[in-house]
Amino acid sequence: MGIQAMKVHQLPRGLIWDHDPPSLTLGCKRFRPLALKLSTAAAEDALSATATAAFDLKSFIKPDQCSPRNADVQKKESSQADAAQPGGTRWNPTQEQIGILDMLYRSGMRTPNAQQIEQIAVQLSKYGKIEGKNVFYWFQNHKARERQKQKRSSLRLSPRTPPPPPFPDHTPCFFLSSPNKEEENNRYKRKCVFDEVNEYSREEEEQEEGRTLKLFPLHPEGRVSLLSGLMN
Amino acid sequence: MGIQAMKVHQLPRGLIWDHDPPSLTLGCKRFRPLALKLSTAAAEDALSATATAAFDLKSFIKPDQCSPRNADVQKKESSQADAAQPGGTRWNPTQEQIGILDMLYRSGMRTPNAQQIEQIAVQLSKYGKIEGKNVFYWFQNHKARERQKQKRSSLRLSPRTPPPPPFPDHTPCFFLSSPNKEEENNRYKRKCVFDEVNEYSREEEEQEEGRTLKLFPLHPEGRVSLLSGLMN
DNA sequence: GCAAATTAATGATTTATTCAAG
DNA sequence: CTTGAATAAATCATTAATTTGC
Repeated sequence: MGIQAMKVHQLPRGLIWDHDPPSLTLGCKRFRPLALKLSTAAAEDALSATATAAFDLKSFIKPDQCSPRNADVQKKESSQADAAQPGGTRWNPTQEQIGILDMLYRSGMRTPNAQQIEQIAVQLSKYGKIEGKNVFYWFQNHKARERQKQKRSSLRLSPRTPPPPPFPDHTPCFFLSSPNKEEENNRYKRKCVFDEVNEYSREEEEQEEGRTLKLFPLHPEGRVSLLSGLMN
Repeated sequence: MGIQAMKVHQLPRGLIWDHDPPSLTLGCKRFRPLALKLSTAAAEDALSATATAAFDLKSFIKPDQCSPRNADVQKKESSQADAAQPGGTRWNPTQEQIGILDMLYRSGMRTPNAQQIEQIAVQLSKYGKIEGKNVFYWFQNHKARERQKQKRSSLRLSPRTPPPPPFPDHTPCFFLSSPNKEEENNRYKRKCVFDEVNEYSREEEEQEEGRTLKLFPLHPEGRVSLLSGLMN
């Protein structure tokens, strides 16, 4: 059974570029032989030979072989000291972490911006391994699930009752923001990111109770990850 | 009208935490006095006073005042030299960039991982300003739109014809990847992600500008972003 | 009591939609 | 009306609860 489950996922995927981008020959891709003939349609005129030539695909392609399978084989000999957790598991929040996140959520935070996420992660790291992405996902999931829970309940009680006000939210957005430069006042755009916050006027009460703070046993480590660089 | 539109978003939002998270007193939040009493239900026992106490919200809260309104007011007097584009416009791909992206797409690439995105962006930056997020979004949109186009056409021609094979895709995912550690062999999971990194020796470039390679969203001006920390 | 077998939660990704700049 | 940007909904996968047979 465990085996079966594994199979299902492993077989069909990872054919293209997943872990090892194929060389330009694209020999390993079983579908789509049209690979290199690229400049066809509109691209043709647009991207002159110059551009095409100049773009050195090889320069950023790893010399590996195509089969993603290989990667699987090597397993992890993480000599890396960083990976606390052996295999690379998912984040397993501690009670403290959840309690704090829940507090923030209840205080109105819905979609923290990158800066906030970072800060929160820093604070929460005191209670266990955690990364910014975990915070990001936590809010997304929590928000979505509360939404669906509410929808379900309102549906159950009275199909006629107008659904409770959706809650202000407005999710600012994710990933990074600038640290010092204040501004960015994102006045433009949609809801935009970053600027705002979440309001919350109505007393709302949440469904309350539910707080579902389920006790999570702690699990130490989490993983390695490194979202380090990338800025520019 | 312009006003109205603005209103909708600005009025209701920006009350909590966005740029200036409120102090623990949460004085500025007009709603929800329950803010601080958090450890209620299950959380109570789980997160002992210790944890709660230890979590110093103030430590990562900026000393600003609460109203986000303020931020808006200041507008952008971006004395910052960085923003190449005045107002913060969206990416406007050059012909060469599109041609190359299209080529990659046609060669089978669907959802490049962070590392690939970074590399592509670097290459494409030769033809014009571009960031990693632009590459990321381009693939997402292109893929999605092709899908819908196909759906539409197949629907139009014959509601009975089985839709053409969806195409292999398998999107690796985004966020960062690690540069040297090869590994992270993501053998587990879905397509996996994160494990990698992208280092990039951030020499601290500050937001410089020039190359804007950041991955991910956000921010109009583009720039700034920093995914620097976040790791843990 | 205690593992294997199920099921329930929920972390992590992907896909569909929506919004709006140009 | 095209398409870059962003968010929400749906889905997938893994860990923890819980149940069940011994």
